[in-house]
Amino acid sequence: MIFTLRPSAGGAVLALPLVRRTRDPFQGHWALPGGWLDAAEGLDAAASRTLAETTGLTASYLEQLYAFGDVDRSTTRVVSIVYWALLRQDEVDAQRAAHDAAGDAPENVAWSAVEDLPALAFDHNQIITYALWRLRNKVGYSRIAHGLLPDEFTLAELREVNESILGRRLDPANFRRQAEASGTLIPTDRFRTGSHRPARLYRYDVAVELAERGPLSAPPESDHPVPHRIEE
Amino acid sequence: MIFTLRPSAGGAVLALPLVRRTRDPFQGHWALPGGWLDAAEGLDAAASRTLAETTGLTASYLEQLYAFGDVDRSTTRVVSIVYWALLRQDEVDAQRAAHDAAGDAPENVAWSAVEDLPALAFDHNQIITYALWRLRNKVGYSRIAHGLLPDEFTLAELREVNESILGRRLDPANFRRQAEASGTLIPTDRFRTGSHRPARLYRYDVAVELAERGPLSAPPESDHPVPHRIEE
DNA sequence: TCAAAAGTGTTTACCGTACACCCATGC
DNA sequence: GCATGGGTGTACGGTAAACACTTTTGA
Repeated sequence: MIFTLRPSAGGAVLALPLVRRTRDPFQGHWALPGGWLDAAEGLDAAASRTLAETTGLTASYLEQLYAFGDVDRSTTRVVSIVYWALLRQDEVDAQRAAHDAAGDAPENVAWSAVEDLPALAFDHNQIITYALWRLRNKVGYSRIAHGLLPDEFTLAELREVNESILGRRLDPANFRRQAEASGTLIPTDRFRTGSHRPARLYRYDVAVELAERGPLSAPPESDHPVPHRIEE
Repeated sequence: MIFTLRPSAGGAVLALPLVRRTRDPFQGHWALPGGWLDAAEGLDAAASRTLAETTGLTASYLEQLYAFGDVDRSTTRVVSIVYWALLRQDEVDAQRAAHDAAGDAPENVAWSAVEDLPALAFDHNQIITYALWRLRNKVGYSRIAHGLLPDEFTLAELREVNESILGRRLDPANFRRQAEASGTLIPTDRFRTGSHRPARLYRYDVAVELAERGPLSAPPESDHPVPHRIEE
C-alpha cells in the first residue's frame, strides 16, 4: 500500500497506485500492488522490491502493516503480509515526468484518490480502510508526515500534510508551536519566497525519527529484554 | 506469546510459557510456543489453536503482533506471524491445579518471568522484547489490563496490573479517578473483604472494548473507506 | 485503638485550543 | 496601501500529578 499526496483543488488528497489484474481471479479488476516473497529475501526487502517494481521509487517510509490470512480471501490460500509506504510527492512527480517524456508510462498502473476508490479485488478495500485508520492514528503521535514531504519544507506545508491525512483544518499558530516544541525539526537559513511573507524552511532531524519505531527499528544491544522491577 | 501475571514478593510479575525444543535446530533450548498454519484455518484461528495446545486455555485477549521473516532467523526459511495473548491469572491457576491433581503436568512447558528469561532459540528474545514494548505502550492508551484479570476485580487489583506492566507505582487516588472517568468500568454491588476496608468490585464494559481495535475487529459496513474532505 | 487500605478533596502545573494581534512581502 | 499568509502573545479549559485528608474495616 503506497501513499502519496496529490495536489487537488482545496488542498492535497491522499492517493495510492492500483494495478489492473491481468489474470483470474478478479481479472480486469483493480488491486493493490503486490508480489511473491522470494525464498532468499526478507519481508522488508520483498516490500521494497515490490514498491520499486510498481513505482520505480524508494520509500521515505516503509513499515509492516498487518498480515491478512483468512482462508476465503482468495480462491487459493494466500497469506498477504502487507506493508505500507509513504512517497514524497516531488519524487512521484519526477518519476511520472520521466515516464511521460520516454513515452513508457506503465499501462496497468493508475493512481487513485483514497476517497474515490473503485471496488477492488480480494479484500483490498478492507486493507486500505485499515491502513487509513492506522495512518490517521499514527499522524497524531508520530512524526510520520515528513514521509510525504521533500527534504526541506515550510511549516505550512507540513501542516497541510497533516490536514490532508486527518481531514480537518489545524490552527496554524498552534501547529507551529507544537511542531517546534517536538524537537524533531531543524530550522534552516533558507526561506520559501513567491507569495507574501517568506516562510522559513525546515528539515527533519533523522536521529529522532529512528527512536519512535520501538525495538524493531534498532535491534537492542542485548538479546535479553531490559529487566524492570517496581521500586519500593 | 502468552502473557499472564504471576504473584510474587512485592507485586505481580509478567510471566510467559516457554516450550523446550525436542529437535534441531536449537534442540534442548527454550522457545516460544508455536505451530504451523493449517491450510484450512485463518491466522487468528491458528493462533487460538496453538494457544489451546500449549495451555489448554482460551485467551481473554488475542492480537496479531508482527510477522518476522528475515532469511537467517532459522536454518530453514520460516516466516513467523506472531500473536500475543493475555491470560487471566485465575484461569491459569485453575488449569495448573487440574494438571497437578491429574498428575499430567506438561513436561516440556515452563513458565518464566519476563525479567528472568534464558537465552531462547531463534530470534525469540527479540520477539519478546518487541512484544513487551508494545504491551507497555498499549497499556497507556488502551484498557488492555483487564485481559489479565478475572471478571470482577477491585480498583487496587487493576492498578497493580498496570503497575506490573509499566514497572512503576501509580498514585491510587489519581488512578481511581482516571479509571472511573474512562467509562469502561461498571461498578457492582459486591465488595472484596478480608483485610481492612472492603473494596468495591468492578467489571468491564465489553461493548467499549471492541471499538478500540480499529476496522479489523469489526468489519466496516461498506467495502469502501469513509470519504473525507476538508471543510472550507 | 491502631494500622492499613479504600476513597475524597484540593492545589498546582502543564498542554491543547481558540483567537486577537503584529510582521513582512507581492501586487 | 492593502491583502495575505507568516509568525507571536495570551487567556481559557481540561487533565495529569502530588498530596493532605477522611472513612472503614481487621486485628
